[in-house]
Formats: sequence, structure tokens, C-alpha cells
Amino acid sequence: MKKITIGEAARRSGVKVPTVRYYESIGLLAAPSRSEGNQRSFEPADISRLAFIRHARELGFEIEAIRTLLTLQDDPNQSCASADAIAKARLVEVEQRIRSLMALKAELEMMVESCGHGRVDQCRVIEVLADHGQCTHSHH
Amino acid sequence: MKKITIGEAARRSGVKVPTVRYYESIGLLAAPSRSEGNQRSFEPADISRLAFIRHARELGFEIEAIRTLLTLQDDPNQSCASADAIAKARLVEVEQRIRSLMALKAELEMMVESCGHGRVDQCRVIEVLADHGQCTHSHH
DNA sequence: TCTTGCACCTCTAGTCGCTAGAGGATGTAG
DNA sequence: CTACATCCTCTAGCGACTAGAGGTGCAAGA
Repeated sequence: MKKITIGEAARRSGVKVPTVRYYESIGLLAAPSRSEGNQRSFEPADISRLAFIRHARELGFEIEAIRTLLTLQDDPNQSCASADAIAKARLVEVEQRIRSLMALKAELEMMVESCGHGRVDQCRVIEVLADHGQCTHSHH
Repeated sequence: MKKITIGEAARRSGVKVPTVRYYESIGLLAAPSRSEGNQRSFEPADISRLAFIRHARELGFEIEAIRTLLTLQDDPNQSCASADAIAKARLVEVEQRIRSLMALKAELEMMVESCGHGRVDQCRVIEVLADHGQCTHSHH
């Protein structure tokens, strides 16, 4: 029966105070009960839910995906096929993003290495940006 | 003296029409001259500039960084130290992002592989999200 | 010449996931 | 009783666009 304030909930879950209120406002977290003075009073279950959301956000899941995952969690008799599909889709996204960033890294390294540190008109950084044909990787 | 319409400029530079107007509105691209009927009329130099911006955006440079790079390009007597610093900073960011995404990838793979495709109450995907302590990597 | 239809114009508002700030109420320690 | 931190609601802002409304320009076919 000890009341958990929003600050305490934020500290324990690792979600910032305004973000907790934001999650409540978009219906990701049920509105908690209030104290006499209208201050939010959270339950331990709310802390778990916030930690779940935070971890999912750190993994890059979008809010709508998290909403679905939370619905699944609330109803544990369901098949986990949806959760699996969401995680798989996210994995594909992450792999794609890594591939793309590796290409960018290569291009940036080339730019930086070949910069003679002279004047701009001899600078490869500027030059490569100005003429995509000069760079080794092609997008799409 | 052939006039380049905004559609043509978009097609040639690979930047979308509304985005061209947006770049003009934030001063990244000088306002072009207009036809009698008030339609934008671009020069070939504008196409190059748009292509430069597009390429830099693909490399993940922020608009303000691109603004600096464009200023450097416009003034080729300057030292390219600034351009070099911007590219180097971006390289560090990209490397950091790749490291972080690799960790996420590992965690997602573990989640997906250990999903037994049964009911949600046996689902690792949900479980791992609910309890960060179970996962192999730690953030921060 | 007329008309069809696409491309263009401006302007406002929406996207996502927060974050910052104003202006005020509450709760607690000394 | 007085500080002072923490809480409340509300609105607006961030970056980098994107979408839509409501209207105008322009080139080509009938």
C-alpha cells in the first residue's frame, strides 16, 4: 500500500518523468490512481510495464509495435506468433540498417583519409559529396 | 537559357519536389528566379547543390552540418579543416551506431531463436522484454 | 479555340517520440 | 512556518520532412 510517486516510478524504471506522463497520455500505460492532492500513485506492475516499454524502445521497437507486444503480454493464452513476427521484422530492419551504415562508414573513411588538409578546392570530403559518381558505393 | 522546372530539378537531383521547396524555405538553397506565371526556374548549379545535399543526407549529415559544408564549398579558399572535422565526427557517430546495432541484433536473434512458437506465457520474446536482466547485453 | 489533365503554386497541419517551459499546487524537512 | 523539491496541466517546439486543401499555369490533343 506504499504509494509510488511518478519520480520514484521514473527512477525505478529508467523512464523519464515527462515520458511516463506521455505514455499515459497515449494510452500505453493505464492512468494510475491519484492521491488526495491529485498526484499519481503507481503500482509495482506499472514499474514492470514501464521497464518493458523502455527495453523495447532501446531495441528500437516503435510505439505501435510495443502496443501490440503489451496487448499480447496482457493476454498470455494467445499464440506468440505475432510477437515472433514483430521481433523478426525488427531483426530484418536492424540487419538492413547495419549493412547500410557499414557502407556509409567505408565511404566516410575514404573521404577522411584522402583529405589532404589543404584548401577546400582540393578537399576530397567536399568533392565526394558534390559528385556521387566518385564514391565507391551506390545507394538503392 | 532553357528553364528547369521544379519537377525536372527533382528528377535530376533525386530530391523530391516538396523537399526542394522545403530546402529553399530554410535557406539551404537560394530562391531561384521565377517564370511569368510565378513558377520556379532553376539553374544547373542548383541541381548540383541539390545532389550535394541529397548525398550528404544519405550519409546521415544533419541539415546544419550540410549548411556548413555548403558554406565551405561556396568559398574554396578556406581551409578544409572544418569539412574534415565534420566528416570525422560523423564517422565516430556511425561507428558508435553500428556497435550499438550489432548488440541489438544479437539480442533480437537470441529472442527469435528461443521462441518456441507456443503460447505467449512461454514466449522468450515477451519474457526478455519484460525482464532486462535476462538478456546478454547491458546498455550504458 | 477549347478543354483536358498534369504540374505547379501557397499555406497549414500532421508525422514520431519525446522535451522544454510557463504557471501554479502539493508534500516534506527543518 | 517557511523553504524547497516535486508534482500538476497545458502548450509549444524539435528535426526533416510529408500530406492535403484549394487554387493557377501550361502544353497538347480534338
